[in-house]
Amino acid sequence: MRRAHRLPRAGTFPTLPRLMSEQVRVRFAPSPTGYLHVGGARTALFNWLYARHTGGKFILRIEDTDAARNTEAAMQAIYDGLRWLGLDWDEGPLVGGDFGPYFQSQRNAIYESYIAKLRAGGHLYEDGGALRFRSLRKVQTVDDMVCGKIPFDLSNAETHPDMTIRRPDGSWIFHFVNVVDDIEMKITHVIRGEDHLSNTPKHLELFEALGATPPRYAHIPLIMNKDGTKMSKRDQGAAVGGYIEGGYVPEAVRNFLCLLGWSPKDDREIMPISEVVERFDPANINRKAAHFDLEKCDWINQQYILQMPLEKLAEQVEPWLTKAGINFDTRANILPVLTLVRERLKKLSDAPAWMDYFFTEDFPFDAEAVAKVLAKPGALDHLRALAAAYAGLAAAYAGLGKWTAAALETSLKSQATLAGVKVGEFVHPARIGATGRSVGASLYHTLEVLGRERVLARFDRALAKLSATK
RNA sequence: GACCCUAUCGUCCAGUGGCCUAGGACAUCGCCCUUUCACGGCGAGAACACGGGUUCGAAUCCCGUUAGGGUCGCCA
Repeated sequence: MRRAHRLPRAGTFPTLPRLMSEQVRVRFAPSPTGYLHVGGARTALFNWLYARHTGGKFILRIEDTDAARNTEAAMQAIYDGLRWLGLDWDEGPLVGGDFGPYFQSQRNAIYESYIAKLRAGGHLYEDGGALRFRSLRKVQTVDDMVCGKIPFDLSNAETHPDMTIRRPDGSWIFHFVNVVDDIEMKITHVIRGEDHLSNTPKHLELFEALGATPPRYAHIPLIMNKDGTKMSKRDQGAAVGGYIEGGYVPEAVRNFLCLLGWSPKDDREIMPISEVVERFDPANINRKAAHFDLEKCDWINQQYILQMPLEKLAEQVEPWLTKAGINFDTRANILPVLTLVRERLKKLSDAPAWMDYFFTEDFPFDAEAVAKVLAKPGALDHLRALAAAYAGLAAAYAGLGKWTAAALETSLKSQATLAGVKVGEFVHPARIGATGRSVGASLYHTLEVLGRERVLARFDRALAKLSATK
């Protein structure tokens, strides 16, 4: 029944005549709650994408009519989250603009003037000290870019009571200030969560009573937990701050969010944001609520780590190494190590665990690995033989740059042949001797990066330590 | 309760009447590569919620049921 009333979605709004001469102005209007929810972040992202796609403006407006929530820290979480995701705003807090102030708490005079307008039009009445808007009592049709045309019958006062727009203490209610600000800030398109869809007919009444043309609306589906339950603050992946602290690459999270409810229609997934900006079309936004899959986000994150230019990766990994107390001295030192271990990193925060033993000689030996490998008969002898061979290798080619992965491999393999054992009998003891653990990047490359002196010293140290305990 | 939105693999998406014995990705499982862990490659299992229509033909259109979500605040 609903579908019969819907207009085709594709291409409906960009061709509207009024938009041809009008620059797109969209806004993200969060209320400061102390954190930025992924759903909010995606709403901001879609607005930003639309602004960038059309060459319009992306505006940030803080809906802080609730004084109790209006704290600097809560505001900061919004700024930090948006900036981290690379969603720069053209007008709003910190950057200004021609339609400010961009905090509702500072727009009292404007709201008063609109109250006067409504009062003059006979649209208001008082009820227990509060101000109520007298509904127009007719059908309001929401023409939504995502959901199509939806008529709402507001004629029944029982089911649709007049909305309150101002409390007895003079503070404002969301519906009213939201509409006033959208008029004042010349907002052309409102892209917001689907939870506002049922509020929209009320907003339309306000626009009508104020004699203003409403913006175009696009209500995007909500984001739920993977199991379909509602996502709340504490849930995994709910807060943008969690990604910042969790070692995610901002571009990866943004890429993931782009794909939650929107699709380029051709199976492309890892996409540079410039391509998304180019191809983004609100008409292609899905109508079904998306369930949040953090594992897929992790995979995308890994893809970004894999594909990022090495220098850039180093830059992003650095703070994590510092935080873990790893003394890498200069960024140049971490580049060769990163080359070896990057395909093992799912998150930036994994870096210290894979890299620490490259930057200290005082690394621990993994007890389990030692018990499993070096305790085996002959293991220490193999290591001893290898140490001797490598020392010889080093001496033979001293200073000639022959301490290479290839040379080390050849040498190790011939030692294994000499001893009449499988290559692994040398490889595993060598890895533990040089790194203290049983897992890691390619052994020969690891040894190459470590360098002759350190490898030989480490073998000696391992031999001394493990022979003693034996 | 009323009104509104939604319904394809466990999850994200593709599919807009015939190209669908339903495609891709994550996850899962198997094999290959390999000194380990990964990366990578190959392969497998896995879905059109249900019931009625319309039509020569329906995942696609219509109706209903069921399920999920949203709104109905002097929250935003």
